[in-house]
Amino acid sequence: MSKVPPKDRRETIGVRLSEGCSLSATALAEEFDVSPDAIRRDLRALAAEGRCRRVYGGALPLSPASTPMRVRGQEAAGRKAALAAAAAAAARIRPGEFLFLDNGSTNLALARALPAIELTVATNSIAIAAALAERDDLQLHVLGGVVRPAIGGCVDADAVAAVQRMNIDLCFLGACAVSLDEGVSAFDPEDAAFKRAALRCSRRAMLLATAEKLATRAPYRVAPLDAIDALVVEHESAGHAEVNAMRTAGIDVVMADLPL
Amino acid sequence: MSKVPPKDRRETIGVRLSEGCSLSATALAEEFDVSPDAIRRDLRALAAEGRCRRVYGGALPLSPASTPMRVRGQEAAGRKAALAAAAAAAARIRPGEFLFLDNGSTNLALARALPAIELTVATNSIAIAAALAERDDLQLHVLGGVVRPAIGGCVDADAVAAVQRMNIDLCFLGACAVSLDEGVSAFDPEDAAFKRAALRCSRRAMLLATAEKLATRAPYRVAPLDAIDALVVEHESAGHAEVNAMRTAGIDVVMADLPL
DNA sequence: GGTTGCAATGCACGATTATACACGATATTT
DNA sequence: AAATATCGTGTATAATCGTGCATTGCAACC
Repeated sequence: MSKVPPKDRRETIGVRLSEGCSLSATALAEEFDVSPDAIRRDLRALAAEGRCRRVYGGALPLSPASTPMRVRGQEAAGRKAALAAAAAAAARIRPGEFLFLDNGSTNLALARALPAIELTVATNSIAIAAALAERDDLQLHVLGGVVRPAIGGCVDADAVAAVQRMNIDLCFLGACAVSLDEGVSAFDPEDAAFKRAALRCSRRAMLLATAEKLATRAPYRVAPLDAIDALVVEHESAGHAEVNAMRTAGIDVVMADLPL
Repeated sequence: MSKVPPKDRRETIGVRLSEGCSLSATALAEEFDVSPDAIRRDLRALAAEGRCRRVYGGALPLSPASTPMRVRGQEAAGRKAALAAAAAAAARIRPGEFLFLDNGSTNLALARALPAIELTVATNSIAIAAALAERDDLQLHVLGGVVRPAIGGCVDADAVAAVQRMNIDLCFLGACAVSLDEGVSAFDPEDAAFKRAALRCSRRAMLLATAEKLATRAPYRVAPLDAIDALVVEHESAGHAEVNAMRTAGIDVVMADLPL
């Protein structure tokens, strides 16, 4: 076997990850005939680029296509529940308000944590709609359209048109990535466009971000950070440099309690 | 046999659980080639996250929470599954067709029984949308609007407008009541109006009726029985006088097999 | 030609994480 | 009730991780 250029090897690994394969560091080391150190360096670099998730023993793909909603939602159920509870408390939701819940597993947790008061809740997420359909204390409005499996809801023109007819009091944006410099960004252009439309129709907007979404970026910009009234982050993000920078930049950052 | 990262193994187990499989600890240990201890640790961790129930010998999936409308759905799950299977077979669904599934627990069973071919499926039911959202072999279109909890989906003006923009090949109507003289009828006026709109936009229409819906009536008429191309009834309705009368009246009545 | 800068590699170290085995306790089966 | 299988905990072991450092190969530059 002839030696493979390092850059080439790294790209090969990246492609496999984006295909949804989970990789073992030792296996890769053997395959490319390099030391595990080199592989670990590659995986760390790919993880820094947001192309995979680093785990003990190798790396896991985090590509939205390969991990449909059902898996992502359960990945960190406890953490997201804590985050959702903090957000629900911080939002100071009042009776009669009109809420919008964007797609996302974190917002699904939030839906379950919504207080039992009279509310109108709109969503473009099938899972969130299903979770709220059984509650009779609130009025539920779903946005129609073609459902994107990778996203778990509708983000097409129909959905944009529907959201533009709404006067939303409080919008909970789903975010794929959040950073101070790049703002909020998403992996899908239509998704990003939908989020922008939802933001425009909302009086206030909040965003729940799990730790792995902080200080990362996705291809399509949604909005700068100051378009968000409050950012809710996990307790474990406390010392995060990005969080401190956001705070000094004047962003309202809410810290969730430790999960049970 | 390449070794998989521990986190990946745990996630794989978690996915299986969320798919409703019950798992044996020893079998998993053999499959992943680790000691039962490691598997038990995984299962304990998953149980701690609330993703499964720990039992002697393995683990059981915790939530068929993916089946809202569960109260009604489980009532006669086996019977409805048989009915749905018969309907799916009788419908002769061909690739590329555009199906519409109306609200109703019977149609939810049908959604689960849809063949794995390329289809476009539209629905106004949240539960059906949730059941189909995970399938990537078909395109899913949900109708937006305000969700009526009693119905489990949208039947308002938005939904009617949306369905009127569709060219439906085959419509599976949900019915509250079916009789030869009164035709198809529903308990809710808006629901009935929506069903009429859906019927108007459909080339063919079928209706699945459990035994208790036969020969009954509801306040609001949807359509006469001859607007339906085929009526699928349960096996136990075989000797039903109403069924015989329908047959002699020229209605195409399909009989389901006995449930397992 | 020699040197410099850069990138990549392999190795050594302490730290972290997962594993397997041992033990008594508990549940299931016969 | 006895026998067997599984469980939970503790502990020692092994694998992997991250970091720092020296070495190598290569291209650019003087």
